[in-house]
Formats: sequence, structure tokens, C-alpha cells
Amino acid sequence: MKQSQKLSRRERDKLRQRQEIFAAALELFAEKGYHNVSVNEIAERAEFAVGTLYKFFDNKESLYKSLMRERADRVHQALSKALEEGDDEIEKLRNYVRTKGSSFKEDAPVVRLYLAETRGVNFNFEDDLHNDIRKQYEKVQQKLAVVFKHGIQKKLFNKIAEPYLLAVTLNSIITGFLFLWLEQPEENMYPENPNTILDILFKGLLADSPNA
Amino acid sequence: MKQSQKLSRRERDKLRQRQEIFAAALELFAEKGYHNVSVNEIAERAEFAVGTLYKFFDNKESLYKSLMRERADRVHQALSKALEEGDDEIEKLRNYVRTKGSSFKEDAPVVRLYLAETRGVNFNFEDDLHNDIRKQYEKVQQKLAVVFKHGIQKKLFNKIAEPYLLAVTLNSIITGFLFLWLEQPEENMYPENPNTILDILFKGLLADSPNA
DNA sequence: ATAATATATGAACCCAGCTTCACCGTCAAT
DNA sequence: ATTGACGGTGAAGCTGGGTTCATATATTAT
Repeated sequence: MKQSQKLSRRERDKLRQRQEIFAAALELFAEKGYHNVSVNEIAERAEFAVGTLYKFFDNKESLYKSLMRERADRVHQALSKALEEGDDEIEKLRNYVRTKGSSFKEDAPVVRLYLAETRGVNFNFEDDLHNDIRKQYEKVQQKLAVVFKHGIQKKLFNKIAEPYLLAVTLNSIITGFLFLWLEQPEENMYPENPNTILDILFKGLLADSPNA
Repeated sequence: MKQSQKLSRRERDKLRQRQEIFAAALELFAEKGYHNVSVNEIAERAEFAVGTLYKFFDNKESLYKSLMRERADRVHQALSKALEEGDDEIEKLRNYVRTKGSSFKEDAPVVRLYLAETRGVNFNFEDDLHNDIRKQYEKVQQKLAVVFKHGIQKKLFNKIAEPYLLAVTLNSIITGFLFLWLEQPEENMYPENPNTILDILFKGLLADSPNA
């Protein structure tokens, strides 16, 4: 084999083509969702004939799966690494937050797909429904933000972040816990006592002995 | 009209049937996702003929939309109300957390659909891909939990919750912020500085003057 | 140059599944 | 009993789109 150095010209070409197909498919999937993208569309965007795609993948589903697996690998790898670097735990957490942010921002299309899988996405219906629900949801979130705002004004709460961001935070935590419960209702129940969740917000994680 | 008291027998029947169709559809959608449920299936589950469904709804999409709108309304209404009740802000937040939990637990199928819309869903492919990704994700989350555990052991962190729950929390917050960014990259950027996010965990929200 | 082989093409095929509609069965009114 | 109206039925039609494969083109070997 002429693999002495690496790959034959043919093989490299094939690999590059594969990547091109992935890129095209990713754009489309991220934009419109798996079911709203046709194989013909992907082929067109990738500048191949449909038949060619089937030289690379058994079928649409397998194309999608390969794509997702490859990308998810990368992200998870980066996250694991981030947690291994840094001297103390605080530094590790900083790394993690930064990495998760940047590795996602780097290519937004993957974000959408990634979140679609781990936390979901709008499989869009030209979206009037979706927008309506979002709007309702947003209204509730605004009200929640007001509660935080008042709490801060009354000096009941410390202003550790903008009220709206606190609202986003609380909703995120609740959603996270609900997911836990959804996946394994027995093991992780959604806490009966709201304080279990609220304490995470209320109490500071950082031991203040070093600070105070 | 004999609406003197309410609805005619006919009308009540129709309404009940409509609800039955909704119930059947909801089960299936929640279980398998919109695209993997056929109208025939819904009809079968609801014990009607397909044709009958089309007496109630223009088409599949409209059935889905009506269903979603109705349910989402309920949830949002309940949440808004929760925020209005309670004397102080702490009480309001408790109400909110409790309501979001219980109104969702009440019927798990809606949860899945609701989260599908606000935060996404697994449109499942008999799920080997999904499971793999979840497993990877879970591994990272475990590593993150270890960081919290060590931090607590070193007394760097207060044990405000179990390490694993802290990991879930941090991931949830990050995801929440990423969503914000995804929706409107200009207005809400994902914080450059990881401390913006971490401070929410690190610093206590509750002003401790009243306690200490 | 020519043959042999590998690769790309896209029109045609085929089917899942949404939708329609001609036909029942039921019940109330006559 | 007969009629009419109305709700329910499900086989058949139709279509979007995933998949195939006979053909065309490019590449390599002789």
C-alpha cells in the first residue's frame, strides 16, 4: 500500500467529498430540520447527483447519523479536556463554561443540531405556532424577571446578575431538573421541595471564608 | 337555541370526541414525535376512522397545532398565576418552581411535547444514535460532577446541593444562555467572561443580612 | 489510442402516508 | 314503515420524496 505517508489521492478525495456532503447536509438540517430536508436538496447544495450520495451513505438516516456522531464527538472531547485543565476547581469550571460557549459558537449550525438532540429544537412549521408559544413563554419569563427585580429593589436579593438573566437561569435549572426526572422518573424525582432548587440560587457556592 | 344552560347534547358529544382525539394524538406525538406518527395511527388509537378525524380537523398539521396551543395555554396560565400569588418574592419563586414541576408532572406526555417546543425534543430514530450521544453527554456531566465533588471536599465550595445536581445545574444554565444567544445573537451574547455565569452559582442570591 | 475500470449522473420507480369521497348505519321526524 | 339528515367509515387516489440502476463520463492501465 502506498499509505507510507498517509492516504492515496483517491482516498483523500473521497474523504474531502464526504466532508463536503456533511457540510451541505448540516447547513440544511440545521436550518430546516431533518424531516424538512430532501436528499435531492442535499445533493444539489453539495453539487453532487443524488446517486452519488448513495455511494457514500446507505440512506438518508445513516447520513444524518454519521454526521451527528462525528460532530458530537468533537464537542464532548473538547469539554472533557476543558475539565482536565486548570489548577483548581474554579479554574476548571471557567474552562468548561468558556469551552462550551466557544466550541458551540464556532459553528452555530452544529449548535442547533446538537441542542436539537440533547435539548431539542424547533422542527419548524413555518412557525406561527412556534412563535406564539415562544411569545407566551417569554411573557411568563418577563413576569419572573419582575419578581427578581422587585426582590433586588427590596434588598431581599443580592444583585448577582440582571433580573432577566436570573429568570433565564431559574427556568433553565427547572428545565434541567425536569429532564432528569423525565429520563428516569424513579431515580431522580423532581424535588418535592422547591427549596432544593431555589437553594442553589439562594446560597452561594463559593465558600466565602477565603474572601471574607 | 337550547344553550340556556350550556351546550346541546350533540355539541357536548362533539367536544368530548375532540378531546378523545387530542388525547390519542398527544400520547402518540409525545411517544414518537410528530413525523413518526401517521394519521391512521391516531385514528386507530382514538377508535375512529380516519375520515372522522378530518371532520374535526383540516389536516394533520392543524390537529397538532390546535393540540399544542391548547395545552401550552394551560401551562403558561398556571405559571403566570403562580407568580402572582405569594406575599414576598421568595414565596412567589417557590410557587413558580412548584407549579412548573407539578403542572408538568401531572401529565408527562405534555411535558415532552412542551419541552419539545420550548427546548426541544428527541425525534427518535429507534434511538441508537440518541442513546450514544446521551451517554457521551452523561460522561462529561459525570466528570463535571467530580469537579464539584473535589471542590466541596477541599472546602473550596459549600455543599449547597449534591455534586451531580450541581453539574446538571451548571449545564442547564449554560444551555439556557446559549439558547438566548441562538435566538438573538446581537442582543444577548453568550457572556465572554465565564464569571458572569459562574457568579450566579458562586454568589448567593439571598441577601444574608436578615439571616446572619 | 484503446481498452478496462471506476466513478458520477439523474430520470424513473415505488411506496408510505395524507387526504378524499362515495357509501353506510343510526336516529328523529313524519 | 318511510324518509331525510347527519355522523361515521375506510378503500382508493395522489403525491412527495427516498432509493435504484442503466447510462455517461472520467481515470488508469496497456
